[in-house]
This record gives sequence, C-alpha cells and structure tokens, in this order.
Amino acid sequence: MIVKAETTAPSEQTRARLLDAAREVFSQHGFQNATVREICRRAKTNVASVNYHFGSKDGLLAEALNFAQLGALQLANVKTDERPEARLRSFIRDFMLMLLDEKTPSSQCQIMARELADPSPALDKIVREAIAPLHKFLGELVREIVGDKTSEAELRRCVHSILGQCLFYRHSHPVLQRLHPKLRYDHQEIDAIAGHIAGFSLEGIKYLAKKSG
Amino acid sequence: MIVKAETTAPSEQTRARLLDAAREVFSQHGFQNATVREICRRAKTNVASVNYHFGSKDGLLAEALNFAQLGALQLANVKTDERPEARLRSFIRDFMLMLLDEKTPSSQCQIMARELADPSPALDKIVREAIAPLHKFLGELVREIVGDKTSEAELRRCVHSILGQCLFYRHSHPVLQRLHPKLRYDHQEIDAIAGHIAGFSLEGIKYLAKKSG
DNA sequence: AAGCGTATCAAACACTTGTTTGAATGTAAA
DNA sequence: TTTACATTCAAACAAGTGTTTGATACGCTT
Repeated sequence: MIVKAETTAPSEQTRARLLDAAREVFSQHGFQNATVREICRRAKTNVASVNYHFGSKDGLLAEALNFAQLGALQLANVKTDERPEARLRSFIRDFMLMLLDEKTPSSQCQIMARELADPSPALDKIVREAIAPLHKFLGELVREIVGDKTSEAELRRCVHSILGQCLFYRHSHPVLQRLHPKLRYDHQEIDAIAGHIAGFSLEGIKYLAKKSG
Repeated sequence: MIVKAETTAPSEQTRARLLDAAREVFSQHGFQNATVREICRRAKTNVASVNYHFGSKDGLLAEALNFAQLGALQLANVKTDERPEARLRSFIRDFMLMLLDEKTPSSQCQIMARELADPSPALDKIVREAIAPLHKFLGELVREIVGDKTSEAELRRCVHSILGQCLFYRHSHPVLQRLHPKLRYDHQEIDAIAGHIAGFSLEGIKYLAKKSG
C-alpha cells in the first residue's frame, strides 16, 4: 500500500521510540544515572541503535530536549491582558503542574530541574534555550509589579526566590516523601502549593516595591 | 617518646585523612559521582584503605556525616531571647554562610543539599539527623510568628518556601554562574542574599498570619 | 632477635558503563 | 533475481567503578 510509504519509515519509528524512552528515563533518573541499556529496553530496540541514530548518549539528550511547551506557556502568558499579579499567579500554577503533575509530567521541565543540580554536557544548550528565557520572562513580569525604582540585583533575587520555591518541591521530592509519607502531588495539592507560592511571593515583591519606591 | 603513644596512632591518622578527603569530595561531586580513588588520592593513601577502615564507600559516607554544626546553630538560635523575626533573620544568614561560603564551606550542609536531589543509601540517616530536625526547628520558629490560627499545612509550606529559596543558590550554582559570570559568593554577597530571603519571607509569613488570624 | 597482629600497598577481580563491530535482515531499485 | 543500501542485532570492546586479595612493612611484646 502506498499509504505506508507516506507514513513514517520504519527507521523513523525507532528514532521516535528512542526519543520518547529517553525523555522518560532522563527525567526520572537524570542524565548521569540513566543508562543507554534502560532506554533501549523501553524503546524495544538494540543498544547499538542509540549510537547509530544519535551518535552518542549526549547526542540523544540534545535531540530529546524540546522546550517548546515551556516557551509557549510564557508566550501565552504575555499575550494575556490581565494584571501582572494575576499573570504571575497563573504562570506559577502552570509551571508547578509541569514540574510536579504525576499524570502528565513534562519530562522537559523535569530534565531541566535535574540539570540544575547535576550538569551534563547539554547544560549550555538548556541554559540558552530554557533557563535564560525563563529568568528573563520572570524578571520582566516582576518588573511590571515593582516598577522602575527597584535595582536589577534585587529584582533578580525576587526571581530566584520564586524559582527556588517552585523547584524545591521537585528537588526535595524524595526527602519530602519521607518526612510526610502521605503526601501526594495530585491536582488539588499542586494548586494549593502554587497558590501558596504566588501569595507568599507577591507579598515579598510588593514589600520590595514599597521599600524602593 | 611516650607522648607519641598518647597522640593518635598512625592508623587513626589515615582514618582522619580519609574522612577529611571524603567530606571534601562528597560535597563537591555528590556521593554517586565521587570516586573512591579520588578520595584516596587526596588522602594520600591506597584504594583498599577505604574498605579496610570503613567497610565500603557507603560506610565511609555514613561516618563522614556529622551535623553537629547545623544542630549547634539551631540550639544557639533558640537560646537567644530575641524576637522570632530577628531569630529567623540571623538563622537564614548563618545557614546561607554554611551553604555558600567559599572559604569555610560546611561540607556537611553541601552534602545534605546534594542528597536532596540525588539520594544515596545514607539519605535515611541524613533525613533523620539533619533534615527532619531542621524542618522542625523552622516550623516552630515560623509558628511563633504566625500564631496558632494558621494550619499545619500552610505552616509547612512557609518552611518549604524559606528552605527552597536558600537551597536554590546552592543547587543552581552552576547555572547562575553561566547566567551571571561575574557572580561571586563572597561574604558581602551572601549577606545581601540572606537579607533578601529573610525580608521576602517575613512579608509572606506575616501576610499569612493576617489572613488566617 | 623472633613472633604476632595491624596497617599499607600494588595488583587483580567482578561488574557496569558507553561504544564499536561485523554479520544478518529487510527494502527497494536495476 | 540481483544488487545496493539502510537498519537491526548479538557480541565484543575499552574504560571506569567498588571491592578483594596476598604479599609486604611496621610497631610492639616476648
């Protein structure tokens, strides 16, 4: 059938399976602790396929990265005509969902979070394509709230405070699980956490605005 | 000379050298990425000595851990008769110094921070001896500020917000270094960061107290 | 000095890792 | 059918890991 020729070639299928499996394993175990064999097992293919299709484990990570979702989130947020406070609220909520949701995990964001603590050769690309834009976006958003009086250094520290709170729940997950075994990151809990972070941060930001202004 | 017999035996010396080197390497590279060979190189001893003196790499980590400094910090803080707001301020400052100071790095705290993201077999001990007490201490301190009205869940989230902000600077150091190459964690910069975190957090906490009260 | 237990060391071991190889397989054009 | 090419695979490779071994050196008692 001609149809088959128009769909993906067989080689493209294993490529896609490898990328899916790689995103899964990298986000769960981090780059260093993820093994090529585990990835290939999940992709139901041979160990050699990684090097055949992507050259190396590094190459696989580089191609598996795709921060379109995170970028789209920021773009949609900017396009809203809501007040900056509300935009910060909803961004934190969306971001926490990407970081924590057990059902629809954005493996991209989880990989990004992991890379912070344990850099891989792809860190430069990740910083350039995901982290730097994210800091820039949040910086501009906070700037709208605090006004022009606040210094760049203080503004940056606000961004760090927000990101630090968000990432804490991802980084410390194994520990928090032990401290509070009944904890589950369902939709409701994530909403509560995001609401707290937004409220907590907005007070800090507004205080800073008053102090500087 | 009899004196020599009263000082440490030669075997104790290499034990001590191993522990020192282990703390150094574990705090710099994390448990997984630290190699026994690197530790022994710095301790100027043979690879086999780790297993001879500590049984295994795990055993070495277990004995290298010592959270006395962190505990002493909390005890001294409680003993102060200052107001809780001031106590939170000074604790955050001391904690950030332990986490970031390039000159006197508290390898213990850096190991603890690393374990959050990348657990080792010693995580249980670390949670029990360092992290759980730390959360408890901060919880009680924040409770003094917010009063009895605030729920346990919200109180806990405040503690998470504080810790998240503090740990962010340690976890994200490689990334922040790339975003702001001129950044240095000297005493002055750490003071500024700690001051920001304390001010930022106190506003969030007080807001929560009002909201609940 | 001889004997004994501890501590150190170079070397090897067992295992895992990412990567490479060369043969086998499938696909499509000649 | 034959040929050429891309893909897949089992197996091996090379390097790094924590750990073990057996010999050697040291300090101390007898």
